[in-house]
Amino acid sequence: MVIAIGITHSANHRKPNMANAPRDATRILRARDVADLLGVSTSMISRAFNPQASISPAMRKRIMEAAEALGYRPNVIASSLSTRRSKIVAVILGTLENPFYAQVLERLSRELQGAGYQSLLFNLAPGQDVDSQLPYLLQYNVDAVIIVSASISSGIANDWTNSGRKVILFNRTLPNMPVPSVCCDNQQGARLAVDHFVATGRERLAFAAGRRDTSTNAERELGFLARLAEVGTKLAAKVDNPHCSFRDGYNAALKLAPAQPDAIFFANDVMALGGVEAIEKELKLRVPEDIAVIGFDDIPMAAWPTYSLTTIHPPLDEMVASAVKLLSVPEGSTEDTRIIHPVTLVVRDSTQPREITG
Amino acid sequence: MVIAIGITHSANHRKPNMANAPRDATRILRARDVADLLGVSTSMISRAFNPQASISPAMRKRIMEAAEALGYRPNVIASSLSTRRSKIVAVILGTLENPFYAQVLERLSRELQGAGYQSLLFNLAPGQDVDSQLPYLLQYNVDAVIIVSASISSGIANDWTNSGRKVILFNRTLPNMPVPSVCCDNQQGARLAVDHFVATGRERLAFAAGRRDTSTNAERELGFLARLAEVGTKLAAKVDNPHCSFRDGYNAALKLAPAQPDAIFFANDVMALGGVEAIEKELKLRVPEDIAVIGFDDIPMAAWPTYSLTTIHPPLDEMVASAVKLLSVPEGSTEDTRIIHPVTLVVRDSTQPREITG
DNA sequence: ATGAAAGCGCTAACAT
DNA sequence: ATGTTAGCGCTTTCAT
Repeated sequence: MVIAIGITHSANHRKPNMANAPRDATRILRARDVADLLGVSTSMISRAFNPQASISPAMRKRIMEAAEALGYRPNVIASSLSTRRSKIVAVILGTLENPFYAQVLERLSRELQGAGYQSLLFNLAPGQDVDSQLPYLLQYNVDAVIIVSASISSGIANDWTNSGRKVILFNRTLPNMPVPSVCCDNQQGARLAVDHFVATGRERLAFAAGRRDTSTNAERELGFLARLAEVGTKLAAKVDNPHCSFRDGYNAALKLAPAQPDAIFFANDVMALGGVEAIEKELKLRVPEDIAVIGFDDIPMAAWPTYSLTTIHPPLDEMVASAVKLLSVPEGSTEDTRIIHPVTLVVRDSTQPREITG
Repeated sequence: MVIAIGITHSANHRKPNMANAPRDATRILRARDVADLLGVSTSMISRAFNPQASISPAMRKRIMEAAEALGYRPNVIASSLSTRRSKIVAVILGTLENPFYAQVLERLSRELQGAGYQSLLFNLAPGQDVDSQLPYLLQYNVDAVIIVSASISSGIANDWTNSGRKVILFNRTLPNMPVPSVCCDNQQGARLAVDHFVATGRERLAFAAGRRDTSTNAERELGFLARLAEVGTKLAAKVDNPHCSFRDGYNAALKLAPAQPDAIFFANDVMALGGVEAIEKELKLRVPEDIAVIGFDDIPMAAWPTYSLTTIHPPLDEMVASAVKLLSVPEGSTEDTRIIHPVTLVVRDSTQPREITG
């Protein structure tokens, strides 16, 4: 229930700018309304809501109770004009088509809300780059920018940090710059995939890569190849893909087929699902009997019985928590703000060992 | 590239509040910076950016060019304090787990950006209701609230409208109140489903309903039953479901099985996919040979070959466009702001006619 | 058409 | 601990 009562301006209140006056008697309360009611100054109202401020507990209690009763809450917009902190975090992301990103956004915005922030969404149209959104962000006094699964140029990263705003990369790193970032251990995930393939009797391992220009994909590829070398196995085949989409995965499987792999590691789950589709429907082969498949992300659908996809599980909740925690790291801090979370292998049917199924 | 140069305050500028002074020489430009540079007043800068304002074309051109060159853009936050219009729209939604909602959010935020708005996300935790978010919204001076696939009490709707803010329901209606809303024609969709089942030789039609308390589901059910009656067919069975999830669909199919339906209409695609899963994996029946299936929403996965789900397609782009258009309907307008978009049937393999497959 | 000045609601330095 | 006051950056009368 909103309480928004009409209050006549007290005598000592300056004549309001009529153009700005609400056209309606029903108004949202201001600090002045509460202050007048209690016979205190507006500063006290402000202090009551600011944990650091020096104010007697009794007064704070009195104010908070009155505020609660009237339904008063400080106007974040006005407050942000003086403090330059808006309690708004810009979240930049591309498409939500990949359920993984949808999950990220959902949990991120929820966690941010828990920490007292709201998320202002900046959706990149296909082909649009993050840098282009910057001028718009600046207009909104956002406290920080969280960039999900997209990259920025280091020049921009610099400009941003200089402008006093925090930039956090989620699921990406900027290799040569100390830009705060939260990732899962992509290399480790790829290594787990190799080891699991080998342990379950696979010999001809292929890799369906994602977008070449993303750090995520580069790391997954690096880990996969490195581990292959360590265990003394050769890469059977590899294909690149422009979009990391279901269709890309589908096509990737078809392109890998001539190399006759008995196991394919896809750079993400959505591609893996497309790959399974192609393997079963178009190549007329069986998963896992003929080709074992591992994905990456552990999206909800990977667990659906139809797919039962073995995949690499990034600890999303912890990653999101890290990202939010990074928001409150003080500016000059020397601690490393490039956080990497370990991943785990989730074994499902798409990698049933040879011995059992064959 | 951000241009944020250090500008020394001109002599006539009052001593700034030191607490608010940037701790860095590199600053974001204010209207004053541009004004001083051009030797005009800040009012003129403001007017240059306001299409309605009276300003000579020459002056506007001069200012806009300078602004462009310097990278100045008006601060939305400061501006919203005077105008009470923030160019921010609150988007309230529950979980993004259902890909349909992810699609809605993506297109909605994109369309809003196109219209000069940004979306401030309010994510409802499970069990949390929209009304509870209101006090938070008020803090942000949002211009409007778009509520996606969730409902509000009519009391709150009233309070909101009275507070001078626009409320728009997306994919829901409030039956007894003229709250602006954008929906697809749920009844028509359900009718199309019945007709298609009948036309393809099905006789025992069942319905897997969604959440009882949503207008969307109520309308789909109403349409389904009404059309069944019109064509003289009886409902074979019906089950309710609490969450509209994949698992709900799975369970629904199992519960409907004893009634031996040869066709099931699911209240949405995600449930339908779960249903297909249960039918094939657990009941060991075939889709569409034994049971035909129709969903609702036309999520991307419905088109994947594994499922190839016949479904009802809501014209999402047009719905989103309608929602954004509603933002600019003037307050006192008498035009009906409850918009309903027609849907279409997308025929895929899950409803292959009996004659062909049987 | 333009400038001066007041004010949006809140915060913080300063004074008591 | 509390009140007073001067801003935050922009918009909008009001006067010219």
